Amino acid sequence: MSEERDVLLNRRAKMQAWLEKSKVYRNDFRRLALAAELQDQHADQDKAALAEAGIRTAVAGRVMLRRVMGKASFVTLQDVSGQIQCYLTKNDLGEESYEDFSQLWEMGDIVGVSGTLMRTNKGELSVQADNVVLLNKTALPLPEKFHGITDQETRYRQRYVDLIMNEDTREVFRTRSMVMQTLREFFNQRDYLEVETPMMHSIPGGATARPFVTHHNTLDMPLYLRVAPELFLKRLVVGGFERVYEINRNFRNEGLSTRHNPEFTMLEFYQAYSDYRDLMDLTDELMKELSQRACGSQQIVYQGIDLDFSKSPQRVTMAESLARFGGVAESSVDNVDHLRGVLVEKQIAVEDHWGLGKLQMEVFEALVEGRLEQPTYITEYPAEVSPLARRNDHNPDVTDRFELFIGGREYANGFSELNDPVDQAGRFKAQADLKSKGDNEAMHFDQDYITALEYGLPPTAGEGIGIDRIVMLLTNAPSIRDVLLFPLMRPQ
RNA sequence: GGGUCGUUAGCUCAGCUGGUAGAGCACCGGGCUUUUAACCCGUUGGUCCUGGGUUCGAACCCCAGACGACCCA
Repeated sequence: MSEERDVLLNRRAKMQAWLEKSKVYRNDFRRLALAAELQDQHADQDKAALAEAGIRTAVAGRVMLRRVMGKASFVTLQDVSGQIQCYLTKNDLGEESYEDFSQLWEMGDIVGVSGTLMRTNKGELSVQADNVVLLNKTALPLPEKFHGITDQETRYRQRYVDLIMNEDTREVFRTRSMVMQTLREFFNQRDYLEVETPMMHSIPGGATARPFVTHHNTLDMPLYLRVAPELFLKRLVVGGFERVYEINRNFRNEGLSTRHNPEFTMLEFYQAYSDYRDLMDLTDELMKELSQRACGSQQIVYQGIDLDFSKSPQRVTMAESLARFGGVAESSVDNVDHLRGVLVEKQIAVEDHWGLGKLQMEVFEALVEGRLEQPTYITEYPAEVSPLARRNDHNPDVTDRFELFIGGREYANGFSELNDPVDQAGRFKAQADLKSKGDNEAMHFDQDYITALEYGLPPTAGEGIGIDRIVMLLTNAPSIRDVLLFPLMRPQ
């Protein structure tokens, strides 16, 4: 490869030439306007009006396009708000400055441009430059200017390049920020207290999931990254904070997929003197608010599915759902042998100690979950698979619990909280037994949580919502990696 | 874990039945004072993912592996 044609060597040579002239990485350029502000504020002014007005401005950003026509050039700058074109001529800049521009400026460089607003013959608002400053250079070339980066892996691994090149990507993360802001406003307005509970647990709890384990040196003990904040949040309700919420990361030691990242963002909220039905109503309100704020409408499309959050989702019990969506005969939904048979047929490994509740849950996941395209609340989850939920008054084998499904995926999980310390101790015991049988997702026995319940948890309802999935829904993203700025990737 | 597809110039991609590796952009040189994926002219640039195999000859066929995407579990 001939050296003077090598792209990287060339960049380095220009970098060197720029540093020799500039002496320092300058930090004295101050802009007067953002690109989008200028586009908005002067949308109505035509070429003549702008020439008459002689408005001075200064913009700064990254060079995204460059069109050199001898003694005059156009350069498209991109800043945080958008893009604006700049018009550079030898007449306006002078011989030396224009020469520097044409010799040293490259796509991707960071520059400042001062000048006067004008409109070109083609109608494009532009800054007619009379002073330009090269503030920093890219040592590495940007991706091809028209196609950008199309390689998914590069987009995830080098998110900074993705953000430079793709407005769509920038928009996804602006929407994500809007979702977070909306959530906080929603709960703050309703007198919830935002709290932060430990990320590192000596006893992992609050969800059936496999935790990450680490080690604390001076205490010489294992610590677990939290799988859920639930047990700490309920301790706070015991303490008298009757409405609390937390938005933070959970960590689960499971595989990577388009739906799973080992660390993900969870909203959990708890309110005293409420039950799971109140939370379904609240969730309806929340989904309306989120879609309205993030998408500007309560009717949205996710991956080809039309969704309407102005209507409350249908509510179906788990047992009903097995018959209605799963094709299980109504008379067989509580028949242990029949459900076992269904699972065996689906080639799912069935364990001997599974009771009716666990079997129903497995059949639900195998046959029903994926078919719940339109928003649906599934209620009355079996107590066997709901170790933290309050039993139903009329049927102690099921709990006052629901999950919200949209497009075949779970979005929310809420229930009336179990506040009977004796029952809770028994449920922990059952989980600990499962763990000893090799279920590494089962919960630990948390004695301090029982103690907290013994001080009295008010009748309370609580719910968790996966925020990454919500953002996927609202940005029409097919993969969780599209809504995480830095998704976990195998090291290269 | 299984299946499908992919990996070719810095970037985006072609490459037929196995017969000396191609385009656009970028880069380099030249022209051009209202362009907009600017344009025109002329160059430069390759570990065809890796390792084996078949063949007179492999980017292409076969085997194994790496990495990625998607689907399934």
